[in-house]
Amino acid sequence: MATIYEVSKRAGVSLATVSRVMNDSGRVSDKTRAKVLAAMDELNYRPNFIAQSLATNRSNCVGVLVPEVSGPVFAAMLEGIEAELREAGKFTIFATGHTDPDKELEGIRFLIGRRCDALILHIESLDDDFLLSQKNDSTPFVIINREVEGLKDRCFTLDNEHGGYLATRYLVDQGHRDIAYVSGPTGWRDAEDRFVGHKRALEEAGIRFDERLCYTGDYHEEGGSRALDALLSLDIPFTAVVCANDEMAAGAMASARSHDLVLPDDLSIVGFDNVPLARYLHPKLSTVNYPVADMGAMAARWVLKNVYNRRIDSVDHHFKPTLVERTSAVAPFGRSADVRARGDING
Amino acid sequence: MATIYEVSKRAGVSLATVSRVMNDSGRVSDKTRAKVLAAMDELNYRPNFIAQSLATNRSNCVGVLVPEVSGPVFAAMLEGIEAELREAGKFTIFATGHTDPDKELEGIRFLIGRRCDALILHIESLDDDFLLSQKNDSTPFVIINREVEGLKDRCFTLDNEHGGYLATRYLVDQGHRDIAYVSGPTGWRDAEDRFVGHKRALEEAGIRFDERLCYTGDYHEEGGSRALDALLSLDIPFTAVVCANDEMAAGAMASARSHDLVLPDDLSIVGFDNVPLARYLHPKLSTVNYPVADMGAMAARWVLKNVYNRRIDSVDHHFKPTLVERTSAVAPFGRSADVRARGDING
DNA sequence: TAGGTAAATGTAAGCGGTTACATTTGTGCG
DNA sequence: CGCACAAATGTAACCGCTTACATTTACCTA
Repeated sequence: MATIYEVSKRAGVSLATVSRVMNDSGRVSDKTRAKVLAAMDELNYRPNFIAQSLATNRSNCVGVLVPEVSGPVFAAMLEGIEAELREAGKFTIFATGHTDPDKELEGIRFLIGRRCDALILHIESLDDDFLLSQKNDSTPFVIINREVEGLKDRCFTLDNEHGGYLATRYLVDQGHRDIAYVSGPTGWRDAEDRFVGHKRALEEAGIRFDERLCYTGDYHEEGGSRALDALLSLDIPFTAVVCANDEMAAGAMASARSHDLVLPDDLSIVGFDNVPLARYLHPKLSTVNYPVADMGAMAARWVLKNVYNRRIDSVDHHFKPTLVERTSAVAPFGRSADVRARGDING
Repeated sequence: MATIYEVSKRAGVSLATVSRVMNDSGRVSDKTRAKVLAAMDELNYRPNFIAQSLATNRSNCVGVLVPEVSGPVFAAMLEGIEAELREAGKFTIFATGHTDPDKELEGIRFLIGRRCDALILHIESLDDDFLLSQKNDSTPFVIINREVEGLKDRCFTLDNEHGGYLATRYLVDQGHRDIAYVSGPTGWRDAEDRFVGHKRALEEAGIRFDERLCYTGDYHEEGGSRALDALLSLDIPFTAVVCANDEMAAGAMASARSHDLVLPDDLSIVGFDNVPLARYLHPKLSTVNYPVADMGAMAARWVLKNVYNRRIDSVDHHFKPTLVERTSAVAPFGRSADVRARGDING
């Protein structure tokens, strides 16, 4: 592959001049520019990114750490990030953390070792203190879905509490009073926030919160199945259940059916995340939308603006979930729904 | 960040010696090695990948082109590739082709421009001639899911014909005779191969192929819905349908239900791909497994072996799909299934 | 026409490594 | 003890590009 040196020889100019026309920096006369461009074309010249990176101390790579790529939400996030960065000529490298502090740490080191210019992190196990300790390190980073005190301008978060509220409020509006809840794992920030929102909606509706109707799941299908098995064995009646993510909702559906419940008439179910799968379930899952691709894209824009000094007008840090109404939740026992249900719950 | 120069100064040796201990190349006395290691440790030295790449003309990156990352099959493939490469200390960069020849070409150029040492391509729009024309270009590449004459040792393929055969054969074995087929888009190799397999299973069972019971879908949910709507409006009876991928099967299920069919009793459905979604459908979708993560990993191993000269024992190029039996297909009208169905259809 | 200034272009020193080759050091043996 | 040879280490060129600074060229004015 041709180098800048060959181009310069062919065009009869110096290396510096070739570099100038490549980067549109400095002044070059139209005549020389044309000569250089012609030479590049004839040689089918492509600049060597590696050499550029070394010379400028910029790798033009941004590293993304996700728990996994094959899950629906992270794949969407990655895609959102890649699209935004690619358009700006930047590269995306990813690593997976598998929700394990050691692997997350290793992933971060891996990306830094790769000389990424910036990092976009969706961390689940490492704690805030770790992030704060990295604040002044050389590689700038942003955080998706966690708000860290002292790092706020680098955090991109979903209002999980509001999402949890929306889900339960939606059921309340339809007339449900006995609402079970399947939460995410204890200690996970988003899981806890969603749960808090659930309780707020209950309280607002004057419904006493019943600890027994809550089950701590694992964010996976099996957790949802086990949850419903456990809840159903309690002999405490409930007409609806909100699951802290869609996968658990899918598991809950399967389990409910194996208990001969007819969905959605015998049991209303609401999920959270709005992953593609939600549309395919039967009945189609009503859920709370998590605009993860947008959040990824926004994090990428922050990097473009703050690390690569691109002109980017605005960067939003806070995202609001919205309710996606499908067919998995209906009024209990055919009772007609509260009129509020027909209003715009997201408003 | 410390450089090799600082390490050499601190250890009181030359640059070359430091490089030698880093790469375990050449001979270094135990005493100096210890000194150098200590210096590296004290300075928390990490070699600069960029500089190494420039010096060795090796980027240690492999580029992956996929149609999209957020779809279930490609996410799994990416994950399989990344895991294998990461373990070998190599980096994965990806680009998306969106099933558009221009974008695929641009993606490939992008990856080559990035100085990837090798490319793993899942191409959908670019043709064989293009690939052949690249054969002798500097960047080696492998191809997933397409067999190109003259490039066979670089191709990793699923036996789609056999998969299509398995799906239909499974239904035939259960006693179905009137089997509809929803294919993938015309002109797509895998779609056509799957279709051929379907016809072979029919022929083998002595069932006359009826063109009218075939619908050309788009590999998306809507295609499956539209397909079933169309097929049902024909007034030609059929007791089962095989869909050329799981998403269309999901769409078909939804549509069947809206026509008041009871699944699986009124209509058996078989999909293809075995994406995670298949397990969540109701009834759970019987489908054909596409071991896409394995194929990705295998392609990565080829690269490790042939490009990075790692010792890798064996590389498989041909993958066999297998039938995954769940609950979406049963004997028609309660008729008992052919005994063959209980044997090992995959054998 | 000389002199001054701005524009255009060139020179060369990095960036942080690798590696061929040269040089120094150490060891065994006559 | 001196020599030969291998082992250990050092020197410096190079990978392909950027960029500060130096130099040349072009043009304008007095």
